[in-house]
Amino acid sequence: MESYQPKNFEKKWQDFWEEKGVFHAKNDYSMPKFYGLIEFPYPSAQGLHVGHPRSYTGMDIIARKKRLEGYNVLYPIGWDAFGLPTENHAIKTGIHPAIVTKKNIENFTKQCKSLGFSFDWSREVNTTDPNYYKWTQWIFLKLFEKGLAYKTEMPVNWCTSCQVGLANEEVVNGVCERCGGEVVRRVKSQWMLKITEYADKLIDGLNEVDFLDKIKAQQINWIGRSEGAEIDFKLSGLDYSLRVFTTRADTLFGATYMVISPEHPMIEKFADKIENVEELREYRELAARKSEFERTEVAKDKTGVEIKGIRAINPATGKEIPVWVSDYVLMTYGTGAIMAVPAHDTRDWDFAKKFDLPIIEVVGGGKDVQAEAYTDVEDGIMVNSGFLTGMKVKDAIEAMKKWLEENKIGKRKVNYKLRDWVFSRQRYWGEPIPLVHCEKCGWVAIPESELPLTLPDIKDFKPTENGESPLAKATEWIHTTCPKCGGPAERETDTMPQWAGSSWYFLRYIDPHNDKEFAAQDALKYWLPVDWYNGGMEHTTLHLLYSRFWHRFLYDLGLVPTKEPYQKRTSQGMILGENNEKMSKSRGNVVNPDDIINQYGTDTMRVYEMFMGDFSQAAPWSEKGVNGSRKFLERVWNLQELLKDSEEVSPDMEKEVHTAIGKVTNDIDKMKFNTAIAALMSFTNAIYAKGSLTRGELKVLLLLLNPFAPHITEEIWERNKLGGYLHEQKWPVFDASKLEEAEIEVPIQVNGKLRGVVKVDKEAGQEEIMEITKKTKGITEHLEGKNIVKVIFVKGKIFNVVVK
RNA sequence: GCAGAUGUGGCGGAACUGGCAGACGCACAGGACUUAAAAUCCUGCGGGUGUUGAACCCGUACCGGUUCGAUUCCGGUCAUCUGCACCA
Repeated sequence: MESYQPKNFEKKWQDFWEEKGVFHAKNDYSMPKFYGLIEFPYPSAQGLHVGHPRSYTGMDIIARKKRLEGYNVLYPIGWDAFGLPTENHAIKTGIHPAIVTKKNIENFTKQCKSLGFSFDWSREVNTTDPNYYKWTQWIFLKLFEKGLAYKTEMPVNWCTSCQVGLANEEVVNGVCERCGGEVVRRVKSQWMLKITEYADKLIDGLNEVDFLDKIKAQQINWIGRSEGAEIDFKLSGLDYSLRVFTTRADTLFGATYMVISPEHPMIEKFADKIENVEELREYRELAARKSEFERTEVAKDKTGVEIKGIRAINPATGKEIPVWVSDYVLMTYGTGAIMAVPAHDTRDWDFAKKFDLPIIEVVGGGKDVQAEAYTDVEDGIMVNSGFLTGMKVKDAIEAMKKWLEENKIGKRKVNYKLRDWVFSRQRYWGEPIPLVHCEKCGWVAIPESELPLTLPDIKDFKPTENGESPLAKATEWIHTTCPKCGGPAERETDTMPQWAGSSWYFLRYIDPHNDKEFAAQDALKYWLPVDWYNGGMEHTTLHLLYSRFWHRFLYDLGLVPTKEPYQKRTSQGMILGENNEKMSKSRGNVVNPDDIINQYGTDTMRVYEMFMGDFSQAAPWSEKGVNGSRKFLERVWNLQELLKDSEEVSPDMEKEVHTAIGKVTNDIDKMKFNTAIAALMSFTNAIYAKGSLTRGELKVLLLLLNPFAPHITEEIWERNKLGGYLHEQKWPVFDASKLEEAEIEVPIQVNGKLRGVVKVDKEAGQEEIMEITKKTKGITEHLEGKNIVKVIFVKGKIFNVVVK
């Protein structure tokens, strides 16, 4: 028999599956369905790295198993193809992003096909295809129509040397990633989406779905709902109040000063009243150079400037308190102003110590607040707090909120960490925003009949000098007429962020060629929700939240049948380099999947990535380990030499067969791929130990191994004429009764220490086992001369004798 | 600083819901086969004491607790990784 040569048949099977359309989802809505989803990749110039196949193989295994179990499976693939790297490449080389994108997609397609994934290629989508982004624009117009899209001034990162706006990712240590130039924050008018309006719905929706707990926690923490109060502080002698948000209204009597953000509009409003306004402006300039992260890093030394000439009044004490400006207060969270209670907040305490501000204790019983902040106050009793004095903290919070409302000084307020979604980019390679601006009518949606609004073909992809999108140079494209009044109007030149196309792609897979709707209702009803979505942990906040938001919005419009898009969400761990560090070009530890496939074959690549460790945990690459997986497949291949001419499973192999079926079936459902493969290895070892196998036994092994190593299993199936094609078979059925044995081994402990193992009838009771135990050498010695106090017997688990 | 995760042999990792710690694989060592090597097959492989195929002790980051029994549960400490928005 010839040796295992994957090159001779892997391509053959890939072509066969594709020609026959074996993995196409069927339009038979009477079948049970399974919709498995992986995050569609950004087709980069580097091609796939070994991390992609980890996720795709994992879901591929589940999809292949589900098909064998009789499900109608939708396992689609597409391209999230808008994005920065392609655009930056275009700026550098002048090559149109569409050309580069097409080339990259061709490469990714070739790579994915060579990995033998059972994708339904007939449903491929591409976010940069006008037939796709027509519907991205259409959904945006719905959001606009419902008042969920609005324009506001937002800061953007601006590289002073490249003269372009930068993504956060492109700002490294406060300088431009590419040129090292200084980055400042500039204010620009931007389109926003009101995701905050959906904050509560996005939290509540998590109750209906089966996400890993850590993923739910991340979503909830990101939304960051907190219940507190807004309180107005009057400015002394002025008809103006500074509004703050606080979760600790009970500490109001201890508020000895206020801090506002350097960008707070109050500064310019009262510029003529503020004695040191120039100093404040300088401070604001300085703050604009820092990233938000730098500004809010707790470890750093606090900076700040007192506002001279304006003081606020603490509404509880009636006393005048100073107002400071500091960059650790952000304009983007709460109201951009805080009341500072240094006795009970670490940051306020640090600030007060540095600038010598008074610290007044309002919750007693803790530490000396002059020495450090007392923050762990849950059980504290109020002191120095007027009408709250003597109350428990919990009651004081309620009492204060009531008092604030009665005196019209403040009100209860729910606040979210979540901010609205900045939805415009001053970029070319994104979906054009389908709005026009008319002098008379303001912002007006273009009619649906004009969708898709396609990107104009331009030659120069650089932004304009003042930071406008490159589209601002496409003058013919910009000038149009107002759909409302027919007068002259200009198109929006900003484009959408990459997040847009990926916020609904799973809906398009359901009905990808529909040119009347984004997807037909009956198809949506059948396929939704996505049954299982696997992807990287890095997308479990933003992408997951954004797409859940869009989906929920479409649900509210009656356009999708489920509140939540994904029933189940899991995450795979990262693949690290051989040196246990993150794979990156600069570290020189990148492994190219093409090389592995060339050298070892696709099945080896797949089996190794699933065997290398726990699927959800990070694991380092090991070339030696790859070779181990290859050796396993060779052993499977060579089993053909032991094949006997019997269709049955021989009686002495039934236990091994059903152990494997049970373990593999179970483990795949839990993504415990590494232990499933271990079970298959043990099964193979058992066959070798026996020295022969029947066709019936081989069939089970091949079926169980097929999801992991689809090519070798199809090939062996065909060579040995086991009947039709493997992919047409049924998943083997587990029979627990085959595992039962007449005699079982019971571990015997004395005082919790293992002293031996005895073989007994499986129905043996406590007394019977005790008898045997007393006679067993190695155990009985530990019982001699001692009193048996108690015996713990858990059937099938343990027999523990407690002696004194 | 906060949040989340992780910590088990030389290495990757296993252990159901508190019940035989180290499955499966890698590496390594010895043996078989070979003129030789590779490949393959067989055996061994946490540490220690030891009468060396007996027996015992220690051992799942560290300290302590609960329990007949803890890798698993509880309290505390340390280390590493990832993310971040000082969230008032």
